[in-house]
Amino acid sequence: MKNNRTEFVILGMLSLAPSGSGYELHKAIEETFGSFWGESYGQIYPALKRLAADGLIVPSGSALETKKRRQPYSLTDAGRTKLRAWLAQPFQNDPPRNEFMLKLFFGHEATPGVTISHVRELQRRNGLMLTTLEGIEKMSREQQSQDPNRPYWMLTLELGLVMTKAALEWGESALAQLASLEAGDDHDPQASRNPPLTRAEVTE
Amino acid sequence: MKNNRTEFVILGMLSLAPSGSGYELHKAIEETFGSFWGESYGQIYPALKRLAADGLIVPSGSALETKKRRQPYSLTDAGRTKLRAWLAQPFQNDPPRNEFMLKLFFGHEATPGVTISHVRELQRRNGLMLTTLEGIEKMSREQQSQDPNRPYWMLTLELGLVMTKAALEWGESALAQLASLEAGDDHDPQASRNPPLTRAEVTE
DNA sequence: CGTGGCATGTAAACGGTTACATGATTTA
DNA sequence: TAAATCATGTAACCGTTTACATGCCACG
Repeated sequence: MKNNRTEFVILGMLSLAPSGSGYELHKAIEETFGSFWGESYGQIYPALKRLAADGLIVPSGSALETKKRRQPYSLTDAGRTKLRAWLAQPFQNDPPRNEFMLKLFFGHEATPGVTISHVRELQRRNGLMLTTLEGIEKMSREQQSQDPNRPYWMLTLELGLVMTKAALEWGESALAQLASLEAGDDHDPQASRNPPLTRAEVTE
Repeated sequence: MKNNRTEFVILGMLSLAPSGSGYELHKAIEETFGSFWGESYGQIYPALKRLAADGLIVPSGSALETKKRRQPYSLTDAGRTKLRAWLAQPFQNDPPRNEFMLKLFFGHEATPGVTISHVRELQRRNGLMLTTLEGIEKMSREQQSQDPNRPYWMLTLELGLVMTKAALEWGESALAQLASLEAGDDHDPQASRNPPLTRAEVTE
């Protein structure tokens, strides 16, 4: 295993539950992580095979689950050790890719209306996200569980919440600014002719 | 061209400047977009060839630039049209990948100290980010330019600022919570044995 | 009995990074 | 003239998504 994060996500998930099949893992990842991590079946199933081959997980069939044609796996001690070693490593910043911000940045090349509709769509998506996260938060609070993972789970949730709220607030203000842009508009994109990307040459 | 965003980023960059070479584009993307988009040479140079082959950009050599062995390209009308069409399309959510949040979520499997050091590192990186963004903001304010792209540029910058600030505030609170966690700690990760991922079976 | 969802899996294609090769220009 | 940096490019590799294939099971 080189640096395959899919495998670590699986190890992590199996550290929280006695066992899980590919299908269950996919669903659990989607439901609990959806907002900050995703895995496809094309990643999960091969990863399970590799992990089993390396002895980091073992197939663990209960009568009930084999009847449903699931192949559940459980974490081994070796797997848990591997997971902990990975957790202790510095986290890596994933390559930034935010297409919304890209289109926002190039907004002048379109009409203000285009940008406005992008921001509205962002608000819509973030609104849904907020509802989801608040729903989870409410449920967690009501449960009053003594789950030892809970503090970490809550911290993660809280980060998601503050980021979503910040984005939503920004969106409100952005829509206001864009409205006034659209109103007092002498829009002529073609007329824009700006300085070059680098200006080192002009001083030579 | 199918859905190659590298090509659209190049078109976008060239819509803001009279011309640019691969090297300049890479640098400009890094400097102006770094926080939300990145492109490697391995993407840029082939993309330039394709764009030129499709007539969306044209090689445009100034004496000065050819002397520096640069091959600058300029946007054609066809390229600008293509760019605008892309901008008008709904933006896509890129697959979420936040390794920090992943390690935070699985924090219980490590010691509180591990998570604390991750959060500290996050604070450090976001602190740098904030400094950078505030520097750009200050510069932009001082320039008082009438650049028609400015409002969009400022909106983008503002979004980056509010997100970074929100994350930094969360980090403060998280460090406090983690400190008390570490203090009153009966830490025994191995002891955690939680309910299964799905519980549908138990009700059967 | 047929349809829709559950479940596992694979092959191909894609987007992207990394490492490497090459050479020219600038600076010490 | 040596070292650093500018600049362009390519090949290999990796992680990931997508589309597809397959078959079981539950339910109407």
